[in-house]
Amino acid sequence: MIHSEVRLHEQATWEKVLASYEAFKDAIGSTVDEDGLFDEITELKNFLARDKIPWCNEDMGTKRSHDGSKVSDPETPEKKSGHWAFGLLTSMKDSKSLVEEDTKIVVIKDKYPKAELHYLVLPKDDISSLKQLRKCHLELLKHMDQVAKRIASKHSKRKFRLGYHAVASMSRLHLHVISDDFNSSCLKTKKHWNSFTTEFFIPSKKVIADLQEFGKIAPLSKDESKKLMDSPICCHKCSFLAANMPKLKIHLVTHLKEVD
DNA sequence: GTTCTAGAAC
DNA sequence: GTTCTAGAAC
Repeated sequence: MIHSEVRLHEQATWEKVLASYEAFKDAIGSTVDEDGLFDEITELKNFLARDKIPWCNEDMGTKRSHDGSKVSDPETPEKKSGHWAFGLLTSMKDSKSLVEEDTKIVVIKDKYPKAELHYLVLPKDDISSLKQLRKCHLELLKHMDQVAKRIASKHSKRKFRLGYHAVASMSRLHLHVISDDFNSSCLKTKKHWNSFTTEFFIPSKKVIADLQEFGKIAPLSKDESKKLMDSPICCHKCSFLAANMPKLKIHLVTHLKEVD
């Protein structure tokens, strides 16, 4: 199946194809299963077409002019960075993003914070996603949980959510430490909201408990994931149902209190 | 993950 | 007419 897809890219040598495939699998944290195989090959086609998909570094999205064509960039983004999905690996090495680190983990500020305080705890070990987790990672996860709690405890007047997105877009496992005000201009879409306020957000405690009990983290199917993302916009603090995101954001202000 | 924007929803 | 969001980005 993969071989037939490769024929579509006759300019590619097998070495390049295999190298790209390994990099691609790492990027998305692949553990190819039957359900995901078709989607994965489709994604692989896009990944191989490197110059045809948006690349980024400081500037994530592709700038476009009014006719839809790419605005030329004086720098060559693909030389100084990778696909957007690798952005966290760049941020981990960026002193501006860095909050703290030890031998096992790095803490950075989220580049697009969805609340007033939004940090990410990432392992230095190359673990791309929840899919890779096995019992041997339990100590690391408990350490990440402790670091997250300590960071949250620095802001005693606030409440935080500590957890992982069931399906993350960015490569490298990352634990969100996010204050529950959700007061941020970067919080824009229903998907943003539901990714932190539905079961799509898996508490750190649950990830640790599930790993302990089952030896791995049960993956979320495409359908389950979509269902959660399409859930109604419910306030996380009261019974308010928002018709749309701007109305939610207006409502959220009513829950803001004086904080440290 | 973000940006951009067509066209749906209001 | 304006606001809002879903989906493409080669």
